[in-house]
This record gives sequence, structure tokens and C-alpha cells, in this order.
Amino acid sequence: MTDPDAPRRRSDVTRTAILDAARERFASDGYERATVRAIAQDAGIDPSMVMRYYGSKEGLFSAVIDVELVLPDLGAIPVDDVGAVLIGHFLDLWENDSVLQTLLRVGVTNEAGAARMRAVFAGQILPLAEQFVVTSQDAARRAALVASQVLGMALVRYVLRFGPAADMPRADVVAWLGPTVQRYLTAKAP
Amino acid sequence: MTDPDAPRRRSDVTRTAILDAARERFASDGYERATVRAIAQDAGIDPSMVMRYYGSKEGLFSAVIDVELVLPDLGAIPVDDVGAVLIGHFLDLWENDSVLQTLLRVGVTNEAGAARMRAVFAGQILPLAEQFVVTSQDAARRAALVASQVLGMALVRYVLRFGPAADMPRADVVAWLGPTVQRYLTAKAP
DNA sequence: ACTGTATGCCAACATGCGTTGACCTCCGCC
DNA sequence: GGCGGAGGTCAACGCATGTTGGCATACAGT
Repeated sequence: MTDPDAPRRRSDVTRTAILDAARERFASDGYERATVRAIAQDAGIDPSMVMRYYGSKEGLFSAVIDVELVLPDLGAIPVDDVGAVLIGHFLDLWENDSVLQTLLRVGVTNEAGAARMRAVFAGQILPLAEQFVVTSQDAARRAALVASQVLGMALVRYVLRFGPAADMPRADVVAWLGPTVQRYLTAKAP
Repeated sequence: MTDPDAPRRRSDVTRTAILDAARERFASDGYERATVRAIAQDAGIDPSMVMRYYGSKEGLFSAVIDVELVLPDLGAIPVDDVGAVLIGHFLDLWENDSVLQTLLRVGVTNEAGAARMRAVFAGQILPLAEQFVVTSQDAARRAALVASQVLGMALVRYVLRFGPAADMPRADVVAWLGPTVQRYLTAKAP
């Protein structure tokens, strides 16, 4: 019997090596400073392989950011815990998946990255806010508020690495930010 | 009598033209994509002038981000209004001065920019938090929380330009974010 | 075992970058 | 009126980048 996880082509191991290296380089250096040559060297192959398998640097980047963010179903948890659960889940996401760091780093200077970020926002955070509110304009605003706090914490904690933000224990982040997004989602509009 | 604001050297007009063009380019494109050639063209002079007056691209960037952020004295306003006043002031700052956009755009991919951002944080937001709290570690955390919300809103509103965040009237931003930073600064630690 | 093709490397290309030094020009001063 | 220096342009350098085509090699199907 054949292993269903086995690579279908011999080149698949190289393909994913390139993708992994690219993920890290884009996440830590941003789009411009992550050079094809550096990515290729990290992956242990020739730069021309990148072009063969992904067409161009832009194509490689597209492959890197083409991921699905999955948020937990918030219907199953008590309404009062939504804020805390959400913050906890976002912290997991940021710490275990480099694609969000990539998006944040690149979205700030690259329009394609910004567009992808907006798409994630529209596909994940917006529907979430719509569970708590009637009019769609109100939901959009609340989603934007949640995004501002979540991305802001990610920025100072993981990207800019402000000491106090980076050192804060996870539980404290949840305790402080949880009520904030809870209010953004469920409080009466001011 | 001589005008005290008159340029002391004939080249001062060119110097500031370069600086103005650099501010805009760095703010909108980030460090890597803001080329010396493009800045020079915007300023209407030759690229070599940039080198003559600022030594290098790095030197020009240093000159651009070498600014003082001034926050209002919060001693004079009622304690309960601190959050709202602060948010209002930050919105003014972001809308009237491109240097913060520059810092945010560059700080995400450039270590010098990130360092400058941390310095602004330590020099401006941290002392502010120290007015409300006794231990310096607590103050640092509260300052980081305020920074996360303020920078997060700047990110989604001015840089990533999420529709709902960019369109939100200024008064609504103050009404939503004011209580948040108010709580970060003055509420009992959880 | 033979052959075609997928896989990979190497060398080179064109381009745009930051940066440099030689040259020109015009203002202010003796 | 001539002169020295500051202000400015021009062309070029060296380098790193993304990208390309040609060539070797090793695998898979017959």
C-alpha cells in the first residue's frame, strides 16, 4: 500500500522547502529585503528553482500568503467569554503561524499584502461581528475596532517588540484585552 | 533688518526640499522602496545632492525621523477625560504629521525605525502612564497597552486603510477608543 | 537496458540601486 | 573686474537584484 501523504512528485519536497524558507524570510524581513537568493540558500537549492516552481518572486509571495485563517466557532461559548476566548485564539495564531507576521510586515509597504489583509479581515473578523449586531454598518465598525486592538497588540508584541508588551504574560494580555474586544463586540454603540 | 527665518545658507531651500520629499516617500513607500533617485526627482534636484547634504540614504532617513513628538500636559485636564483627550491628540498627530506614518511603515521592516519607535514610546507614552501608577513595571505595561490600541487604530485606519476604520468619523473613534485607554491607564490591574 | 522527462545547477543577462568624482555655473567679496 | 568657493549637474562605477536559457544528471516507464 502507498502512503497517502507521500509526495506525488519528486519535486514536492523542494517545493515545500522553498515555501518554508520563503515564509520565514518574508515574515522576518518583509517583501523587499527577502531576496530570492536568500530564500533559495535557506532552502538549499538554486535560485532558478524558485522561478521554475513559482514563476516569479511575486508568485512565490502569493503562494505564501494563500492560507486560510480559521477562527473558532463562537456560538458554542458563553457570550460573556467571547472577548477572552478570541484574544486567546489570536495569540495562538500569532505564535504558531508565521503567515500573520508575514502579512503584517508586508501589508504595511506592499499593496498586495494590504489587500490580502483586508480580505482576511472581511472573511474572518467581519462575519464574527455580525453575530452580535443587526445592521451591517455597525458590524463593520465593530469588526474594525476589534482588528485595531488585535493587530495593535501583535504589532507592539511581535513585530516592534516593545519590551513591556513582549514580556507580558499571555494571561495578562487576555485579562486586559479581553474586556476591550468584548466591549467592542457587545456594548451599546456610544 | 534681516528676516530671522531667512535661510542662512543658499542651500537651505534645497535641503528642506529634499527633506520634505523624503518624508513623503518614506511615509508612503517605506524605506526600501523609497529610492534616493525618486526623492531627488520629487525635490527637483540631482540624486548626488542628497549625498552631499545628508551623506547617505541612511543619513537622510535619520534626519527625517529625528523629530520630537509632543504630547499635551495631562495634568491640567480632568482625570476622567484623559482617555478621550489622548485619543483626540493622537488623531491630530497622525493626520497632520507624516513622520508617524513614516515610523510605522519603516519600523516594521527596518531595525533603525523600530528602535526609533521604541524611543518615542519610552520618551512619550511611558512617562504619561507613570502619572497614574506607582510601580514602574505596572506603568510600563499600561503604556504598552495604550500604545497597542493607538498604533493598532493608526495601522488599520491610515496604513492598511480598512474601509470601516478609515471611514469612521473622528468623534466615533474617540468615543470608542477613549474609554479603552482610560481603562488601560487608570483601572485596577486585573 | 534504453529513453524521455523531470529535476537541478551554472553562468549570464538586464536593470535599478546607492554612491562617487569630475566638471560647470553663478553668487558674494576684495 | 577678477577670484574663490558654494551650489548644482552629469556620467559613470560597483554591486545586488530578479530572471533566463543551456546543460548535466538521475529517475521512471517500457
